[in-house]
Amino acid sequence: MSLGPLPGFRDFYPNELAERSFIFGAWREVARRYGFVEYDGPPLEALELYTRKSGEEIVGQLYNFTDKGGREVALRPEMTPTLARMVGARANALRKPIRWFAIPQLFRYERQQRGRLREHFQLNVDIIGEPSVTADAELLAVAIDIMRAFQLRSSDVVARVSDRRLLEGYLRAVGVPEASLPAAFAVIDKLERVPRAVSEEKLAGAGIPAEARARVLDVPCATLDDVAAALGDAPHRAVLEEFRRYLDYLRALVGDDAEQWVRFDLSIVRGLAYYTGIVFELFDVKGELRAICGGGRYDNLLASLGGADLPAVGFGMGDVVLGELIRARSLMPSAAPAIDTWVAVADDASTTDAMRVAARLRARGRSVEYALREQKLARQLKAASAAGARETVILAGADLARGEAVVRRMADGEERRVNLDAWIAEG
RNA sequence: GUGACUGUAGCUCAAUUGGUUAGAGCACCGGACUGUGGCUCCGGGGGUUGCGGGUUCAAUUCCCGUCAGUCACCCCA
Repeated sequence: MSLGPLPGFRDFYPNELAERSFIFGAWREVARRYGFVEYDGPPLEALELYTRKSGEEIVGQLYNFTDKGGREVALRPEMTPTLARMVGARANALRKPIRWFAIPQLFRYERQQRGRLREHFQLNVDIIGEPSVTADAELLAVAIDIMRAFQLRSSDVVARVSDRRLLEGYLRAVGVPEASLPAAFAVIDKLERVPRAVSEEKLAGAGIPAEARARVLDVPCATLDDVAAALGDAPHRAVLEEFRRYLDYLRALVGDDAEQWVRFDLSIVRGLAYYTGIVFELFDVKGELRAICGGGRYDNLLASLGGADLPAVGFGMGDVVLGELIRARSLMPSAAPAIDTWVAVADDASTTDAMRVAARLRARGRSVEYALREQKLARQLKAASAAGARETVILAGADLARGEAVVRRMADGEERRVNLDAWIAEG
């Protein structure tokens, strides 16, 4: 029992890798159906790529070091800066809107806890260069279809959608002073986890009047109509119209059960960093896990990172929480090993005979194993069974002399005598 | 980075008030079964009881430290 993996890092034994591949496979398949194409970038980047926009304080959250050439570098904590750079470098040459996805391994130097490691794989899906809300709808539709690809239903997962502009307008309309908006955002972000009294106290401390405080605390319950009523004829009217079209588009894309999948929830804040419009998060309905996926519109980010000035929408979906949910709902397929054929030898047949047959089967694309050392037939069949072989071909010297062999179907033990050449040819 | 709780075989767990050589099930390897797997029976390997120190005649057990894990903060992906 020597050194294990570093804290927050994972070993992927064949079983775990099979689960990971299952998740990646579904991600790629759904992304492909929506016409997204896969890209990737380097896992190690210049530290400045991350500090330029986020400031030096982000360094505490990064795996960073000085390389042997004296360069300050960091393992990537997110994909968007890399994406911005790649798009920026060829902005004029790329067909718009750009529909790209990636499955980067991301790193973060933070104390680990459930669903949150120091390393994870995250599906990133982005549409760049399309300001219309159709792109927002397309994006959430991908995320929901990915849930469906895992056999998750709207009784398992719900998308909560909000719009930072609506939230801001609503807060102003109900009497939150301009200067208190950031504090109000922070409280709203934590409403679910913090006792109501504590939240109220914080709002009071931020200088928000009592009447407005009550409205802020009820933000999670505010309906789209409530928001419309509060906003009146303010300039936010257009945003409201846009949001209603968004929901219409979702009904068209997701289907009749779109209402079950999507819930308006103004309290979704999403770190409030660079999002400029509609934002969403996917949660397990039982509320036992962290967010499965989060994303939204970030129209200014690419320009501020020094790339092209293009509007964008995107989301990230990590493999850790998603994997937990899939396992919790018993939707993770078992990763039993399965080979096509086991080649066994009996009597005076030799390992060399098994090798020759195995080679011919393998050349025809079959997955084939045989005993690497001499074993009794019973032992070989046991190994064949453990390896998940569908069938075992039993070679014996006398049969081989006639060009024959016995093929045993492992499921029920039924055996038939075959002409070896013909049998290999039909495989 | 802060706090609370928890660390015994690959996994799930035992081990009397501190008391011989730390056990069991599952898993793994082998035998019973010299040409037939799954079942059964038998056997085997595998532990510095996370690590280090302390108290004691004696520590898996009590104390301290440390590392790791879980959870909650912080923060976010």
